[in-house]
Amino acid sequence: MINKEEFRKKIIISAGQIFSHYGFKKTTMDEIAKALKMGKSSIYYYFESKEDIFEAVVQYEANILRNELTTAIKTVESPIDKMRSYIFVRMKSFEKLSNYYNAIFDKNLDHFDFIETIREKYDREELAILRLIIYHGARKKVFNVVNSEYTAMAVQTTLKGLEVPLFWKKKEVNIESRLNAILDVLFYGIVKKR
Amino acid sequence: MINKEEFRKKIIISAGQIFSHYGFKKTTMDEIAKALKMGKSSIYYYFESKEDIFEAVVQYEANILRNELTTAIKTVESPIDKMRSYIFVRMKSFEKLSNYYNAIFDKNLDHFDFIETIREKYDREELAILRLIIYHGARKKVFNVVNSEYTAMAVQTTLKGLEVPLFWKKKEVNIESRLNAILDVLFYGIVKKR
DNA sequence: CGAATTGTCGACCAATTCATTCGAAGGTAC
DNA sequence: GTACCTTCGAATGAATTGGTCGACAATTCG
Repeated sequence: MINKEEFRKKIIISAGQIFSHYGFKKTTMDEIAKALKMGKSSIYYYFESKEDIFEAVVQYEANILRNELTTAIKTVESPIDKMRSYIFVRMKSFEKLSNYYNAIFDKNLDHFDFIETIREKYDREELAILRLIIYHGARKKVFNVVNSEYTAMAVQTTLKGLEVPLFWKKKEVNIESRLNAILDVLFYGIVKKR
Repeated sequence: MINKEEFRKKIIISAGQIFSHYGFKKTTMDEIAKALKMGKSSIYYYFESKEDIFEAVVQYEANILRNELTTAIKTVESPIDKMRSYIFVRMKSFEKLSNYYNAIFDKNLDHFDFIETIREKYDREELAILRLIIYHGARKKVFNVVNSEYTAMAVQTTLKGLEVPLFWKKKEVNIESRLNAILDVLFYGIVKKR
């Protein structure tokens, strides 16, 4: 391979697919290696450990999510659409990521504090985005809020609260329709009556 | 529990969901037990072994598939629709079952000869159904076949051949559209020109 | 050329995991 | 009380698996 970084990326993408399906614990180094048509030991030339790969994967996916989110709110106009679009993309992405959580919520929380770091940073960014959307919505008299900062925090709290019931038992109804219903409720409470 | 058989069924359904997601090997007895809110050892009161559960699950799913298939061809009229409907349901169901295969194609073929038994029986049934659909299609001058027996075998062979490429790397395009394209090709070769 | 560097791999190891066993015990019917 | 059904925690022995190490090709460099 010409470029080492490039191959690391290959590993990240490949491992990411396996992680997202089986979770951290159930994914074996052998599988990751096999998927890349390599010997297991060769992986250790590029990464220090399984956790190391996992961290890189989460980091990588977090970046992708960030991009998807910013484009999601850019491609629509109205505040309602922005909000709906943002939440939709966010929740859909979390569906994919839920298997990571699956592995994390298990026992091994000790070693995965890097997740917390990412999460905190991401939370701050999310709050800023929400605040902006809500602020513009209020300006345009579409949202009925007094303090966009507090409302943004409220919405974020709701979103985080939604993650658990939405993904912990994703059987019966599909996420999309449930999410839509929830969004309607949210907007009924937040959109200016007329 | 009042009825032991009833609880066995509960286990089968619950375990089936886990098997279909993680495959045989990656599914642990603990998970199956936890999903049923039981101690791991309690499962052994109802089943002899993990393989035993797996066998029951496959048997159970095979029955469901059989029912879905027969209703699929009953609910439409024209031979083309019957054929399309049959193949669709068949392939969609195999998508769910592909994770079982995933586990089976690994190494442990030795112990799973009961799969072969089911498969053989199922193959015979399938051939009969296909033969019937094709025969009626030929009668109605919709299909252009001389010997429905041989054509049925040809279609079945095609279907079996399709299983591998269709599920071994199910990334990019979704199954449905690919399957539709393949079906169109199949019908172009089989439907009477006019 | 020869030597240093890069990349790959098989064999091995220690720790863990997991299927399975077993005996105890809670519950219920009689 | 006893006999049965059901559940479970603890123990175990075998298998799995993350990670290491030295050997080895292949490539680069002088």
